Amino acid sequence: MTDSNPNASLTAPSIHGDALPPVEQHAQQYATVRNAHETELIEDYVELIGDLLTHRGEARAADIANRMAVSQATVSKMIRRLNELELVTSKPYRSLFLTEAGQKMAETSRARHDIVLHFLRALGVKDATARIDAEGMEHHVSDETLDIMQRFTEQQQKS
Amino acid sequence: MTDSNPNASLTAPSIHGDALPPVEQHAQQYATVRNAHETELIEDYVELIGDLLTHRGEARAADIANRMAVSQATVSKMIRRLNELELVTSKPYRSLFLTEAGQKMAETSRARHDIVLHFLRALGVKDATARIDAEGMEHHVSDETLDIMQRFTEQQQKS
DNA sequence: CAACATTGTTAGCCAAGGCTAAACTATTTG
DNA sequence: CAAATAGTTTAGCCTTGGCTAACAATGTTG
Ligand SMILES: [Mn+2]
Ligand SMILES: [Mn+2]
Ligand SMILES: [Mn+2]
Ligand SMILES: [Mn+2]
Repeated sequence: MTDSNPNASLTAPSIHGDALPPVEQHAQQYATVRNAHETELIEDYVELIGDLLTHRGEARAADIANRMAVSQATVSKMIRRLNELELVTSKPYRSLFLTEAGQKMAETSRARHDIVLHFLRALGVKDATARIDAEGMEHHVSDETLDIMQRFTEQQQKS
Repeated sequence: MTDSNPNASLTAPSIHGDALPPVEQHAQQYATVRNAHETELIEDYVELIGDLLTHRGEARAADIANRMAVSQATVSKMIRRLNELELVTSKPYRSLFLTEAGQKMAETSRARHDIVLHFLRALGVKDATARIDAEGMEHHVSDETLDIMQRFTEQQQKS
């Protein structure tokens, strides 16, 4: 280990900005992000399929491809994966449907997404920007922060 | 195109929550996220190397591996890439250094990271949670939102 | 200074998430 | 109902970002 004094950051005063966090904590930050990246795309697909079913009555691969701006081949491959994960059911050339697990994930993701989006709007971010930011941020917001965002939004609406 | 009426969301009233955004806008959301994912790891590496240089005087591959909780082989491969991108200079078995471009990226990333972190703390999020959330969120926050976050934090500090 | 410990590199593997091209199925329409 | 159009799948390719195992270089210490 090169980093011979892992807690130097806690003791060494410095002319620079914030000190480095302890190694273990720092590692946890990156590990959590890597973890989020593993599930993020899946959540977006499931959430979108749920939205299409709710608002359109069916979820076709072509819609997903259009809405994600991705090729149909990419969607087709992903659907196979969602199938293996038992999040969706699909018959060839037919609309997709969500399994129980898929519906649960869709609801959770949608709720989280909405809290982040409404929070950003409450903060004063323009709608188009808020939507773009929320699409990425949603996967990196802890439950603790989510709670605070929700309370902030409610507070804002009362005034 | 299956989605025969792409703007239905603007007109169709619904018992459900928020309607689907128009296809083009929706596609833009996902595309922006995919874009952020391409640069995010690189930014984290460059930012960390800058921090190690600032706070430790040198940036060794082993430190990076420890702080990112990743194998040394992974770091070694990434350094080759950073080299090709002319963000760092490196001699085998010696500390890394940032090029001009690398320093610029490190500063920008660090500033952005700090704004998000300080904003989360100002919101009332616990430090450890704020650090984890900021590590992921920072890559998905627009300049517009960043400005608003910064002003919010300053406001908070005055009271 | 030889041995050992630490650090860095390389080779080879894998999964995820993109792409294009080609083939196949379903639907619409002349 | 045949042909054209739209939608779906498959095959094969690529890059990114992980990993382990083996080896090489450097640094430390008895
Ligand atoms: Mn989402
Ligand atoms: Mn998303
Ligand atoms: Mn960062
Ligand atoms: Mn980060």
